[in-house]
Amino acid sequence: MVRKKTSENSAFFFRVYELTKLIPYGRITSYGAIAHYLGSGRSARMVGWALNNCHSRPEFIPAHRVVNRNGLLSGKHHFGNSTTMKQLLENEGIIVDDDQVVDFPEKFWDPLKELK
DNA sequence: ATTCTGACAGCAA
DNA sequence: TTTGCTGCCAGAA
Repeated sequence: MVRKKTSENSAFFFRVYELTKLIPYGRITSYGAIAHYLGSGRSARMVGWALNNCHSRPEFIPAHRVVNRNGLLSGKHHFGNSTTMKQLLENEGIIVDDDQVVDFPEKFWDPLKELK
């Protein structure tokens, strides 16, 4: 068993960024789905942490397409204005009502299922 | 080095 | 059903 190094664990963040950018237009996914895809089912918090650092990224990360398992825009507050995330989602055809994604399971994009 | 926190999720009461 | 605690991993103080 080779113990993973800290630098390799940092790749987790990179994975999150890559996967987030792979989310198709008009689709959304959950933190848990991303975490599970990366191999750590219950490390969803890391996903949020990584996306928190997405602001440090030179490129645009469609983090607005990532919501919690309830389809709730838990990270809306991190887009400057609380309405920014909602606007971005609605701009992609995703209906957001009361900070909650309508037809969440329908718009849900599972990396495990789509990317295999 | 220790402790706390964080854009979550799961399970127990 | 709702509320609360725990687990998860990494980073900041």
